[in-house]
Amino acid sequence: MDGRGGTAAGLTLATTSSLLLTSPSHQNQPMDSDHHRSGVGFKDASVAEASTPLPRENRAVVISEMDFFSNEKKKMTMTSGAAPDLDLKVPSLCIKREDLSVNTGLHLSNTRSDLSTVDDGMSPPEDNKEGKSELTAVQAELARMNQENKKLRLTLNQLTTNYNALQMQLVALTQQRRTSGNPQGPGNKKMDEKSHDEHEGAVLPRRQFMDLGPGGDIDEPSHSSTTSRGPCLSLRSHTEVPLDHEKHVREDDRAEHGWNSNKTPRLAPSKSAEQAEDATMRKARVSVRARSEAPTITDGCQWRKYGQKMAKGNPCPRAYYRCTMATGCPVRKQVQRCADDRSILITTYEGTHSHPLPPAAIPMASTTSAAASMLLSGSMPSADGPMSSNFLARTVLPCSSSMTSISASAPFPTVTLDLTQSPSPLQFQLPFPSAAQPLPQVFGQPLQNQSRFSGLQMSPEMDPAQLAHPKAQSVATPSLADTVSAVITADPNFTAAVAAAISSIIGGAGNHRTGNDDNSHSSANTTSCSRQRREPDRFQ
DNA sequence: CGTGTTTGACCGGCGC
DNA sequence: GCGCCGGTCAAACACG
Repeated sequence: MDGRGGTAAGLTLATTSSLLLTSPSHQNQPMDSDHHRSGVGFKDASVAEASTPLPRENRAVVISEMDFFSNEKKKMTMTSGAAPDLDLKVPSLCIKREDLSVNTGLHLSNTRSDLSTVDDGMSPPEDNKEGKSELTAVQAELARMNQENKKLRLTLNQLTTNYNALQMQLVALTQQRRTSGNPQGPGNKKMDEKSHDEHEGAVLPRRQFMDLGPGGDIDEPSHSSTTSRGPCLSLRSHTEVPLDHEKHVREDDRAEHGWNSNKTPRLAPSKSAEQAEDATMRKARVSVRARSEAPTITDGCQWRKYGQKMAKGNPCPRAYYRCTMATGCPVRKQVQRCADDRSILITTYEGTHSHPLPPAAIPMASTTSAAASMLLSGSMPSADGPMSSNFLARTVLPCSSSMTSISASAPFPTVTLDLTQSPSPLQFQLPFPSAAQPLPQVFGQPLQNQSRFSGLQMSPEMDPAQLAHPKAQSVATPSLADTVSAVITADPNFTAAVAAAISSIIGGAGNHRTGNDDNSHSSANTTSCSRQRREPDRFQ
């Protein structure tokens, strides 16, 4: 595990860096909005490009860079204050020499421009030769650096992929362990079905494999959202009517993606147990309370609003969003302002992404996945109240006891993280002192061991509006990447990272308050959404 | 014209 | 059975 932790951190870092260097195309949308927000007063090279009319793709690239620089910048501001962003960032995570190279390379770019400026301005004829040779040397070095950059880029991409795969595997394993070791599920009424065991053996393993597949299915989708089609064939069917059409959608999608291989008769005999489980999974929710002026928090994903409703007991309308990063992604979120304090934005996530995620979205995905798994874990459902609550709460608590709560009695098992107590909207509490530092020992504990954790504030009927907890000792505002890497470094157990991940996300939200940070609002920029937009129609 | 948002209607679950 | 409520759909609309 230790070794893995280190690797994970490296991966995370790689992910971040990869964005900086390559700016994956799938990041377009989210970053676009970020771009608007951070464009103000931003002086990184990317800014210049931003002002220039560019093809969409190019612009996206710029945006991506900007966003990350932005993050780093934030981090820099908090950690140290002097060194250039890139240089600081990578070293801070201290991974490998290549990283340094990259930084150096980037740095060099600047240096080079500086040099050229200098040369232009004041290079006496006599110094020409010297200057030339120097310039040549620098250029050579630059070339070398560029090459290294390329190499590193490749490596980073690879690592990113591996990272995602590992992440999914972890969650899947956790889930599997839970189910197979099932005894601990005191409240597993969903599992009580006789057929359950057979499925565990046959289904879960397969699911696991599938999840790790190229599709990048992040584990849960299957459970958390009824979705799970191919991978968890058997889990797929359930009684959830409202989302039935989605089922079909996803099936079609899987077919398109070649996932249909595992298609199982939707009405398999043993479906009942699975249905129950699946339904529960889908209903597992992660709720985040944070102060934000923006309509929604930035979580790295693309969302499309599909509805809005007035909810009882709250004068503020509740907006419904659906993930549009991939066709058939089951993830949804509800956004609503707190009735008591409208500056507080309550975002509730449901489901797990069924597609590869951009680095920026990984924390949230991990969070929701982990939360869903947790909720379904050993102690399942809400009905079991205390047990399930305790389990999850205790697991999450270590990170942020003061801001985590669980509602076991709610219609859906829900994990609530209250980040509204942060000193400032731009800062959020992190359970651990620094990105480089290990998380509380709890993270190292087996997920199943409930007895090790203690204390978390929870109430059987916790209402989001009541979830304001005293702040935990906190620290600087780490970047999202830092948060993730820290968590992973300490322990790959993502469930334990839930709070941390969300924290980072929220932090991002706060940072974007000044502008339109809402991904879902980056209308014109969400090209990828168009496709998905039509998708529901297909299944109607 | 393509794409995202709005908003009234519809549907299913749940409690009485 | 009825009404309430949460969630979703989809036509209409707005925007670039």
